[in-house]
Amino acid sequence: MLNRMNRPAPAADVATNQQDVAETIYRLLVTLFRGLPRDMSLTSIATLSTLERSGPRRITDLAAIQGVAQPSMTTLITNLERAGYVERRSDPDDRRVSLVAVTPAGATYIHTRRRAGAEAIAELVEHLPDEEIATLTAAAPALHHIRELHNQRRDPGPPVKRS
Amino acid sequence: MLNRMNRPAPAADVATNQQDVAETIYRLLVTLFRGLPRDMSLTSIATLSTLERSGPRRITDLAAIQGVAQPSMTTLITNLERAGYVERRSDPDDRRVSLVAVTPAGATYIHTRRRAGAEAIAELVEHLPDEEIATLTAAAPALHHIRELHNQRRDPGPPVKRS
DNA sequence: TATTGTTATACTCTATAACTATA
DNA sequence: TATAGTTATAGAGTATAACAATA
Repeated sequence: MLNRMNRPAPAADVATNQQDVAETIYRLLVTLFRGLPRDMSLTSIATLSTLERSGPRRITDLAAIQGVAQPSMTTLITNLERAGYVERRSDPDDRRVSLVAVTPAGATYIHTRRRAGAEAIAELVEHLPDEEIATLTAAAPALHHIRELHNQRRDPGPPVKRS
Repeated sequence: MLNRMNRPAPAADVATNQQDVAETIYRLLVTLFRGLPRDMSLTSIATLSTLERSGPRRITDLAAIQGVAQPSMTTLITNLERAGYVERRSDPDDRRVSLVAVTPAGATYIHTRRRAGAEAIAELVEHLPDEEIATLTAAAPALHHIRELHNQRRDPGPPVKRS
């Protein structure tokens, strides 16, 4: 930051901008976190989103994707099941496995919750000047792409048979 | 998005885009949340950031800004104080009040943590195509502005005497 | 009497360790 | 013997209620 003007290498400059952008996103995340509805943990919401996106998954996979311990995911799924948002199905190929699937009620819940979370943020976006909103709209694909990259990193693959 | 070309009314179109952008940010937030270091709660980090940004504050204010109950903030501050990251000072004007101030160790911690969080995100940004990174850089002021708006909403004002 | 903060207590979330069932 | 999942138990975070000190 301080020595940006002294550096002839443009690559370093780009790296600095990436770091700046990343810090901006990080700080926004930490700040906005508190403004979201808190009727369900973010881990549960992210788990429901994963199930909705990629179909039934086993507990072990869900734990790895969310970065929680396997017993924690068992508890979380048990609670979601009691709420009616997911169901456990048996895997015909391996009777040790529980395949977890989102229910229609779970899908409805996640959509409702997503709308509520988005509205809390939209209320802030509304107050930005038009030019800034335009830059956000232009950056939306990049933000979407970041999320996809994050998901790819954590998700070892689709629920098909693996080696 | 799909029907941008068919709509004569720009106002409705803008509203839709704002909602889309807000949902994108919300979903990114939920996703990235799990990738961050977890050595300290986001509430504690946000509290340290507030103290660093606006100077010593009373417990009641900090609780309101973070949207937690006052006794929860007492506990949180007690833990931060034990870690050496904040200190309680007495308010000369009102002896009921504890003014909480960040220590040098606390400032160092929050900077280190911010860098770690930013790096986790930068690792994803690095993999975006250059054009998308450019849109992110262009949107950084807007993202920063969203955070400021959120802070203004929650923070009733600086630590000066209020009516 | 109202306000600031603390202490007591309970609930949720998540961790590790020990266990059961199946491969 | 290794793997998928569950149960038992503990610690962190946050809530409400009751309390103490000060205004």
